[in-house]
Amino acid sequence: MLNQKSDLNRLFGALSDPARRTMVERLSRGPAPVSELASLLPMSLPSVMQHLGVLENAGIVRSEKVGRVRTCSIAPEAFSAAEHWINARRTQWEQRLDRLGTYLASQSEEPDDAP
Amino acid sequence: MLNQKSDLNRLFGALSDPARRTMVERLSRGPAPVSELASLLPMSLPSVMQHLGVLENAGIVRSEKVGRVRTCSIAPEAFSAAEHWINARRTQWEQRLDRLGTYLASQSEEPDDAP
DNA sequence: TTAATACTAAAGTAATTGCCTAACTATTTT
DNA sequence: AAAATAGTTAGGCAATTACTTTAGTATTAA
Repeated sequence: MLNQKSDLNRLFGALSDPARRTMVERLSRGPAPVSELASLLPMSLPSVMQHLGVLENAGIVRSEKVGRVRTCSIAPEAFSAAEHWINARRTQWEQRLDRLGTYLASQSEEPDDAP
Repeated sequence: MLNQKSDLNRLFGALSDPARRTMVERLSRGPAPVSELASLLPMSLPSVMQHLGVLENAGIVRSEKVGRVRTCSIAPEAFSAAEHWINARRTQWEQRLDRLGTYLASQSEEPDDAP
């Protein structure tokens, strides 16, 4: 009943579904109406609407209705929070591996028990 | 009952949970035993084990048991599939926005209905 | 003005997820 | 050998998810 998921929960969660990734892939080429997104997916229109809701809630997609057509598009900065988090992690363990490498190199140059 | 989710389903799905991200954040600083991961999380040890299973299944974490201690660490290339997918999308719509910008600029330079 | 289009709302269902407790196995430590 | 430690297995339960069908509401086209 509590709907206070973090940005990252919603972002990664939204991207974890293949139907939603298909929608995002289509929208990365440019805006499209709901019905076109639906035409790419083997499911009912209401289901597509629900997926769209998840993507909007995650801040990945925006949409606007004009007349009876709702046009969807990728939001600017759609993935930035996810990219940030991943980059921070990668940086962290790459640095650690660097330090480990340096340490191992120093160990082989001047071993503790050298004569 | 079918467990044939794609790499990306499992990757993004694994990262969509805050407990699992906490584990990954810890492991990005270096290897740790299960019990240390558990000490960071407000849940039972069996639950931590399940999260660990999800992370391993997603290829994000590896682990090895020596004696009675299981040591976990980040897998090399942990995030690469996710990074690839995101970069491909971003590249796609950035290119599209570039073309759109070029088009709009050309339109304002030589308008159709100019004198 | 009727009919077709493009969504939207509501409610139901089966599977999955994220947690738990209780009981168990293997390895140290005392 | 007995006790403590570190993890594992099994089973259960409530919430969430990913769908469905049915029945609407606006808009636009004929």
